[in-house]
Amino acid sequence: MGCGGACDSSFEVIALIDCNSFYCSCEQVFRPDLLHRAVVVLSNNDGCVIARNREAKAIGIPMGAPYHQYEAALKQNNAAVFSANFPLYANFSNRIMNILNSFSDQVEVYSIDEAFISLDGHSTDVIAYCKVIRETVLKWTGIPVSIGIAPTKVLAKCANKLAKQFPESNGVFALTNTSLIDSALKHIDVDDIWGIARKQAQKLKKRHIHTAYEFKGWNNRALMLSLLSKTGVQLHDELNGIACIAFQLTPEPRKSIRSSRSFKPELSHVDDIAAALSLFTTRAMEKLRKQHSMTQMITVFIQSNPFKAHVPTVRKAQSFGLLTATNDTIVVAKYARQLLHHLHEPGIPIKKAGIILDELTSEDALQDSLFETANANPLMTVMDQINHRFGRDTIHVANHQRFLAKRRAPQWVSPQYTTKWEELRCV
DNA sequence: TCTGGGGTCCTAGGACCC
DNA sequence: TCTGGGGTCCTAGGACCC
Repeated sequence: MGCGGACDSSFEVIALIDCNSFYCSCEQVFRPDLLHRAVVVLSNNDGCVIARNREAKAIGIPMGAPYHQYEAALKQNNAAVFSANFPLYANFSNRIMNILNSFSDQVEVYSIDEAFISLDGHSTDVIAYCKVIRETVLKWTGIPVSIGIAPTKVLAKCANKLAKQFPESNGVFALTNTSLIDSALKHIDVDDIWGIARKQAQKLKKRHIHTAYEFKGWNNRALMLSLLSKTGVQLHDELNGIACIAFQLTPEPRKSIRSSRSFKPELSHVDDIAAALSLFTTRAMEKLRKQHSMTQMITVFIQSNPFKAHVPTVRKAQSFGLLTATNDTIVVAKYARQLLHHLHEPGIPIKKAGIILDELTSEDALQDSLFETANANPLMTVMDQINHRFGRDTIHVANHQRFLAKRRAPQWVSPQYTTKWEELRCV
């Protein structure tokens, strides 16, 4: 548990390690020629910019920007453009998390490029310790990270932002005493607080609260609760040094699992959408079995292109509850296909479709229904084992090729330098 | 002019995160 | 011509119960 902001000496110490422009940095590791050049990474279908390095941000490329709108600017500035290579990023992420595990016995992997670690027991000189962490990660993986140190997670997020903002910090910034916290929070806008985005920031600004410091000092808790709900009050406490957001050392299984994708070009024929949906179902069920869960609620959705003017946007979804939980791709694929046929109307081009699995339960907490015996299909286990050993989709349940063949392949994927023998770097 | 009171559970949608 | 994907939590309000 944390303590009030006054007791500096007994602060719990949390560090947030955040990889700088993570996807871009991964691409640059194997391309030293790109050092000091603008780099961006694009989403599925090479549609949006989902990562930019410092140089790309300087050109003025916003997060989530449609690529086609910035293509010219990127070319003009000699930027390197990559299609997303998630196996590569996941592999780097695992390496970095492993390194962090050697520096702290309490590591919470928060996202692919972020982790909270506890520095309790390293209290002699946390800044020096974090500098060693930073240098080690950089030396062993080539990925630069920024580290924020503070008594709570929300403050650690703030410290991390400051570490990125001030080059003189050399990537490590500590907010470990009250007066420093106060002066630092004056440099942080309310919408840069973790958990406060556009809508909430608007509400605060209407009440003349513009900086994290002003929010920290706001003492109308009742209004805070009605305005920002209970999470807002938690954030306020965290800014005041009272830890409310617990460490999550072992990841909880997901409560819902989804797989979806946008199509380029759009798909009109129901068989084409069905082929795509069978791939999504396969992926979602792989994730489901990986976390040893079963699902009892299947939702399929389809959407037309919302950006097309003069054409009404179609967004439809339909769910089906199973009598018994299952982890069987074949079973779920069958229901998904039926749901799709209910939803589909001929003549409407579909831009995006997907499947959502809900009502997830643990494999070993199975509840048989009165009429059916729940069981995990042993065929699925065998299929997962074969695919793990010989590569994804070595065997699969339906013809994905129809979808993969129609889809325009991403244009600028880098090799899977670290996860495929055929694509290893030659020296 | 009048139409009880109070509780729980579920769901859709909003807001946020990376 | 071209605009990502996958999560979580919270709340208001409806449905339902006695």
